[in-house]
Amino acid sequence: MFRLSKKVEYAILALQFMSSKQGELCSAKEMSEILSIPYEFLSKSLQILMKKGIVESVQGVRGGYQLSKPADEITINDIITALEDNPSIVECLSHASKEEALACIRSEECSIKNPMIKLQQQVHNIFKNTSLAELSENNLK
Amino acid sequence: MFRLSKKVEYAILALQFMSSKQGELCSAKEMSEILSIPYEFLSKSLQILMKKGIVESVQGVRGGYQLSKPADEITINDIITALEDNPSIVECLSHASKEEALACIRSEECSIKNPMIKLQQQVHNIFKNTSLAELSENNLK
DNA sequence: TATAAATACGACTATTGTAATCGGATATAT
DNA sequence: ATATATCCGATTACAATAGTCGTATTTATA
Repeated sequence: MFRLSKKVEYAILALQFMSSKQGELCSAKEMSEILSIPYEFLSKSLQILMKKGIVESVQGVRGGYQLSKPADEITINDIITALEDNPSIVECLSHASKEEALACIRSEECSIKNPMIKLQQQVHNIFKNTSLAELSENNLK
Repeated sequence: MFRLSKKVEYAILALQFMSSKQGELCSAKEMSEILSIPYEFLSKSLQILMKKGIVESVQGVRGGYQLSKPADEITINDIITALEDNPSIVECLSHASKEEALACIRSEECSIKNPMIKLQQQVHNIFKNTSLAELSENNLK
């Protein structure tokens, strides 16, 4: 519980790798081997990150991926929201339940809804305030 | 992903309820009905919270549970760590993998271990700095 | 002292979400 | 042409979470 998914973990590893290879194209295969990540699994995530504008891809021989913007402009929150449908800390705060209206039985009179929203904002703020670049800096310390 | 478990969510609801009934014993049955929580599921959590010293229990007829300390001395972190074995934001930071040594393939040269530890500390700080009492205050705002 | 109402506790099942895999299509440098 | 890459949907495998069941124990009170 309260754990980042492998999808996100792997994405962070790969994005950090690309960041270190500034400009060069990195193939999914290369990264999967170096970072010990299942190739198919990583590929799928990279494709999503591409659609979300976080990485750019070049197809064909000698193709690969590269960051589409500087590492200090990519936040952990960007990565999480790109890969996860419902990054809410409790089920009732997810998009799905908002639409379905009755997902939470306690609904209107729920005594922890507002507090949970506040907690969630705090957690998300951490992710919004941490960039890929900072992550790599922290590694050196 | 990155979601509090139902176990924790229900526990927060129940503890908040007990906090509002200061001093009175609250039975698991009563709380499960009022808060729409499966009785067996809630009971189990309450028993764990009892062992961890967060609530006190009285057995037998007219028995029940009550907070063992003021609501402002119980943090969300206390509740989470009582109920969850491994509150780590990535698998490799869990107690289990520390012991088993090889749980993380990247192990020593992992480029995101330190950054993840820092992120985790920030998240945990939020939970450590939020008490049950504050949670209820937030609800009124 | 029998009974009903409560906690205590382990084992089990069901459901869901995550992780991983598979098969095939498309693009492109050489 | 071919090898190397991305692209993409479908499927399977696995693990974690959520929920249930059965039974034992405790205790107020009628």
